[in-house]
Amino acid sequence: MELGQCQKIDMRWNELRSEKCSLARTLSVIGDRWTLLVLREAFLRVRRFEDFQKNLGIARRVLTERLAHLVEEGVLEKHAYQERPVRHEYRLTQKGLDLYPALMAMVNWGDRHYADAEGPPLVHTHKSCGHDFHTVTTCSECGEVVDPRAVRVRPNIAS
Amino acid sequence: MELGQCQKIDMRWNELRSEKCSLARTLSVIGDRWTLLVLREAFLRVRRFEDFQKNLGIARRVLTERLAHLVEEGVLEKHAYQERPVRHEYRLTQKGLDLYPALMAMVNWGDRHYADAEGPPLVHTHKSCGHDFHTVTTCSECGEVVDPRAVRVRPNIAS
DNA sequence: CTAGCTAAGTCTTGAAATGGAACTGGGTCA
DNA sequence: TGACCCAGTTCCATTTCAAGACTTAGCTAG
Repeated sequence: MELGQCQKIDMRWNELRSEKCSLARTLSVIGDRWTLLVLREAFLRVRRFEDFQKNLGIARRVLTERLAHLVEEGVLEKHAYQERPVRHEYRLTQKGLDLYPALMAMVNWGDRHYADAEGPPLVHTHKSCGHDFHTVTTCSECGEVVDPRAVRVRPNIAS
Repeated sequence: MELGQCQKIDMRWNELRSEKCSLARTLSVIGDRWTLLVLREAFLRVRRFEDFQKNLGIARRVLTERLAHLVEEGVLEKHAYQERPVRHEYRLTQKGLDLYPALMAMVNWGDRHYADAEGPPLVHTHKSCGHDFHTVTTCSECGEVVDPRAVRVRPNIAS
């Protein structure tokens, strides 16, 4: 239990958390090099420490720390899949599943701008309609595709 | 011009770049604590070094490095807005604007899970339809909202 | 002409995070 | 008994980061 020093997940991340900006707050949870890759694995059904570690080549101490942080934030939950010895797995919670649009938006961007000749590395199929697809970002009110130039931002009066 | 040592943008980020995974590639460009905040500012129409620096409180050397990286990747472009003395501003390119869905997905997640009592910090209005909105992630083929559990993934045959 | 100002960096230094690899500890397998 | 598995911990050298003073080039006010 001599983890005290390093465990205190960086002051600066906590500063992010307390900013009045949803992006900053989101980044305080998932905004580092490894966390999103851990989540990628989680969405690909990886659940165990060893598997995350092998797939990613991440330093074990860093993995420990990231998983703990995600559990703390309620993005993953730690679930014992056997006693003697106790072994845990990490599963996405609903809050974690809610990150899907963010992950897919990044995957899409990579597909569009960094795919090599053979096309994107992964193909996604929508079981509901049976087609290969990519995600599209639309307006909750009119359903049209959103162009950033067609958006106006203002501070919430109350805040 | 004694920047040589630090300028070589970390080996590990280049490793990410060369992985056969669109998320990894995307992260090699925007996957660090500060870059996404820089982009937030850019989407809020900030264009100058000094303004990024003041708004974010980011270390100047780090800002220099991040802006250079984003320019190198074609996400921002550096544009002289005056000669004598030469002064530059950083503008989002189309490739940069394409990151909007990713940014908004994260903002949405923050709005949903970390808004405080008064509601989310910023309100977004869709000029096209005139309503306040949030983004919704839909399937390019059937137009329905995408549930991660309804998606199957497979490697692209060619890759 | 000199001091001060601005924008956009650049340099230095100490603190923190990371990568890598070995070690721990409960428990199974042969 | 010895080898192996999983899920961490610990240690150490290397890398990255934060903070802020310093630089450069060209104004501008006195």
